[in-house]
Amino acid sequence: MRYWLMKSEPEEFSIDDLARAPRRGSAWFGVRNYQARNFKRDQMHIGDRVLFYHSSCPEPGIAGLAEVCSEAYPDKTQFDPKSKYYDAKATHEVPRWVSVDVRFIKKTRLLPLAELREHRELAGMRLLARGNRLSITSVDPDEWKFITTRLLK
DNA sequence: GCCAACGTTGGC
DNA sequence: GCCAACGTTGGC
Repeated sequence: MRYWLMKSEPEEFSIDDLARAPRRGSAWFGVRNYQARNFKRDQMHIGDRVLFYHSSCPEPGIAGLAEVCSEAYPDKTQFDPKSKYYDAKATHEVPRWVSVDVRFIKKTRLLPLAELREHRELAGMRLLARGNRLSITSVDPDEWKFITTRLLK
């Protein structure tokens, strides 16, 4: 089992939206970055744990916990000309982008980005790396443990 | 709104 | 395959 951090803009889809979604989960779609796509396609599996992160908002930070509840499958928005995620170069035969479904575990206190930066134990987090923009990053088991048992208790 | 950092595109 | 131009991300 792996651990991940996934960014979402709360105005688009927040931890509260995830909490209200059906138990079977919500499709995580619209990511148009190859590295993030490859993570979903090749490394994410049912049962993986997720730090749900709010980005591009007044208080960026970790807002809750979730889990992956599907394997990767084609992101249907890539085929929809009306979607802002439409990709003219994607076909049903050769899809370019994938989704995974994610299910709510719990809401936590908002753990701000600035607080994450204060801890030496988290200095290696990809999220905190200079210039990082990836919307999905992996989280080490030690980092996961530190965050969930020390900072979110 | 600014701007640093990064990814993608496309001409050559 | 290089690289300049452009677009996007996202914290501040």
